[in-house]
Amino acid sequence: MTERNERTARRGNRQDTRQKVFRAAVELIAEHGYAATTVDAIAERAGVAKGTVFYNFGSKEGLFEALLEHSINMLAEALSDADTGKSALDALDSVVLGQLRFFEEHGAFARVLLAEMWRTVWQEAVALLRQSALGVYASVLRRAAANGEIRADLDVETAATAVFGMVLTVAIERRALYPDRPLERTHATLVELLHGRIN
Amino acid sequence: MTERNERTARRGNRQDTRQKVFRAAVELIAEHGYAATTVDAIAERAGVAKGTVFYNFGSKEGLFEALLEHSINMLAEALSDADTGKSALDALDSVVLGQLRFFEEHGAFARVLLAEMWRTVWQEAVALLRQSALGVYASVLRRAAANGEIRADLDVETAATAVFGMVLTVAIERRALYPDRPLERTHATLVELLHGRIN
DNA sequence: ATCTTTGTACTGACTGGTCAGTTTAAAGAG
DNA sequence: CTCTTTAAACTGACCAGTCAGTACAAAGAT
Repeated sequence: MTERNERTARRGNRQDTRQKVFRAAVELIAEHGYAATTVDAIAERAGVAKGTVFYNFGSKEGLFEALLEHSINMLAEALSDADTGKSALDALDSVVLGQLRFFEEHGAFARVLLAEMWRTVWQEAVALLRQSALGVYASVLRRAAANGEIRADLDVETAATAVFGMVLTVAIERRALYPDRPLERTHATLVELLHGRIN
Repeated sequence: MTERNERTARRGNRQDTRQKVFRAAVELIAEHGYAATTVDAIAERAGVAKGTVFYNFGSKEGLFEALLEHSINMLAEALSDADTGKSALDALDSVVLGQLRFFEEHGAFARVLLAEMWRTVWQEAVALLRQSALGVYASVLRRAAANGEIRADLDVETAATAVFGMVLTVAIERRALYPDRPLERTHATLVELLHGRIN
């Protein structure tokens, strides 16, 4: 099964279709939510026949699962790439900026994440998110604790979730309310809130 | 007649009915989301006929709007009550704790908020949330800025959203993953993240 | 006291529409 | 030939909203 997918992927056609369907689905689900988005609408926006969606993804749920997995992996990669800096706290700043930038580019996915990731149906995707994207934050915070940059007894998992949720919320509000404000200003506010530079 | 008497005994007034429907709706929508929750299911869980829901709330949307407004007002009141402390930063801590406690008690509403508040359909509710609940955070932060407790040029609106989103995310994760951990530990982690006590 | 009316709350069977998923026949591409 | 896509019709389940009717308390009316 995997072999066949890889082979056909190299051929190009199938991958294009999947990409188009992905993009259409993300946009529509971001606008209306998963349950309120119809497969007919996705197919229409993707410029593809309805049957093609089922041929490629099996079901609406299968499509969304593939979508989540793909997007979460992209997000995790972006955060991981941003994880650089002299100190661990510098790295934290960079990862926050990386997350802001990612959601600046993939705002629809930000809304999908916020709206859908808590549903028990997508438990698998949540687990992936936790170990990949949230894992990057946890790793940075653990390093900071080891270096004595933050209190060693800080609850790393909770803190990682806190920072992630904070940035996610702000990124969505940014796009909705202040789309023209420079990203750096938003980033500076978060950094000030985050460690001591607040006063 | 026996049947009549039983009915009379079971019969409640309008407030009771609305209350029952409210509770059922919050629970179900928290579990499955607005779009995936059927009025039939709400009526069944409330122990009420389907028609009663429409009689009392006009439409599924009307029910949800009433629900959002009521819950947001309760949240805003809780945050407002928690807004006390010697310094503005102490007040910030208290409000964070107030929000954690509120969502500890109304966890279902926390998930509803996270999942639904960004949809354009509920724009009115979002506006209410912004001016009431988020307004409490903004007010605290403005006071802190005026007192020189934080940098005067901090972007108050963004910071308010950031803190609110942070606490909301953490509160949901807490209930899902660490329901038995003392609330104070979660609160301490957030406070450390929030101002300088991090190191 | 007993009957009649009125307003309010509630009921549940029913309707009209929507939507995921299927089927089919045909066609394009490697 | 096999894989992929298309268009269009179709099925069957599901669901928001409706409506005719019931239950009953309170307020006259006789």
